[in-house]
Amino acid sequence: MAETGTGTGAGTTPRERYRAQVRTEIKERAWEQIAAAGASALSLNAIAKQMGMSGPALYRYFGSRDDLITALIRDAYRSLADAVRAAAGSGADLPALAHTLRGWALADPQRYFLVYGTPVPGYHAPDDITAIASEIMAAMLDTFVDLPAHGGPETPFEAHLGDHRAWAADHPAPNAVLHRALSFWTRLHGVLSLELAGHFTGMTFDPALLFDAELNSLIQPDLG
Amino acid sequence: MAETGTGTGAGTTPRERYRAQVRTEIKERAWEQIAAAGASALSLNAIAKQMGMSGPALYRYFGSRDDLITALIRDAYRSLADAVRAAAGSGADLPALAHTLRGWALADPQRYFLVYGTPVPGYHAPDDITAIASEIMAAMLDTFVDLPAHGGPETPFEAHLGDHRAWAADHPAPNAVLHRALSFWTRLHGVLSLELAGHFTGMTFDPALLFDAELNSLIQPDLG
DNA sequence: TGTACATCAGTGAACGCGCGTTCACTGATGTAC
DNA sequence: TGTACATCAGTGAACGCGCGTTCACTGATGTAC
Repeated sequence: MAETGTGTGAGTTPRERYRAQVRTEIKERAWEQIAAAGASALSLNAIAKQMGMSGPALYRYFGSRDDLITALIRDAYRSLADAVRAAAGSGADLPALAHTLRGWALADPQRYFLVYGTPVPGYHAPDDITAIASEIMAAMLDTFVDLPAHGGPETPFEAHLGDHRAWAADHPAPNAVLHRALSFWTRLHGVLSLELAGHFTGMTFDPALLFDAELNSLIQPDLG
Repeated sequence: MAETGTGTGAGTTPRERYRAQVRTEIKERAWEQIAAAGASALSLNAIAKQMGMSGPALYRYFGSRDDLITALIRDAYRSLADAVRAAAGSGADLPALAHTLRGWALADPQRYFLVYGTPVPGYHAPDDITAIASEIMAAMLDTFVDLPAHGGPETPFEAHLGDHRAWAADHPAPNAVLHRALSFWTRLHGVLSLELAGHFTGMTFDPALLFDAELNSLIQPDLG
């Protein structure tokens, strides 16, 4: 049936370039639909109509609706991984990494929720996507790895981490640093997702300042 | 058209009791469907079939599919508000309140996500639901209000809160306490929602311990 | 450079499906006298 | 206690709809000789 995937290979014929271009446009229209009405409202026929072609034509590019959605999820993870990796790779410090994350989230809230939002019961992401998820964690850890150790006795969770740090196998950071990286992730996600979901709307404060305050709690825990 | 709502009034006739009972069963089946396949898969006809009645019969109880979903969202908020209020009202301390929250979330993850998950673009909750949301915040603040002040200079966000604390109008707590209440909310939501969405699955640590560590960061900020 | 053939993007008709919702109706339950 | 009437839960047929997906096809683009 339909050959549906093409990498970003270099030796591209005109036809391959065309295919890639149409695939890209399909995904762009899909993102517009998701931004407008949520991922569950995504419709292949509507995308086709919007592109001025018939519904079945899309099956040249994606094997099914599920395939398309999976591709979108993969792109979302990929985009986040690239953003985080770029920040970490260029030697960004924690605040820079945090603001990269926030910028990426605000740029397209529904894309953020496709990664971190309500899970669809029964959906299992393919392996290559979970691999990108690990990549994101690894890139974050890169930013923490040079961090000066923070005094204080080992906490229960840090002790527990001692037996459960396979996910950070490549990083020789002490347990306390792994813990801080996890807190970085969960705390920033906490503020961000509540902000994006509109839960601060009634209160009038500036979410950016709360975000920075949470960020600060990770840098100077004693002023928490 | 269909009289669709009945309060929890006391002077109930048998007919009213029957109505309330059927409404309740419809919602129970709806929750089952949501737990199985997510809120977007909810189908009136499927619920009717499951209850052994015809599709149109449901319109005696809910004006439309949207009405049913709104009722479910309202019930979710109501349930959370009751849980938090019960904890706060019985003089629970921060850890007890936090564990109440976690228990409520784990009891039905999809219900949690109906409150805090991916928002549907364009959906605006009716006023009575946002009122319950305020109630939740108020009950949380009740637990913080007696908290001993924490030394240290005022942070930028706390200063900012000075101008934006109308949402806490009933609570004379200092800005620093409001800030801590907000952090309580965002941090616990951060860990919880990542846990419920399965983002810790690959890593093998116990989410409950990370949750407790985050909780601890709110109680003894100096131990980070 | 031209011809013969293979590839493949896109079309249009058709499929079955389940959805939400309306409508006119039947029959049981409750109420008034 | 019995009769006449009103209420109202639930039915079954029917509506239009848009969905995902299949299939046999046309016609343009690319390839081989």
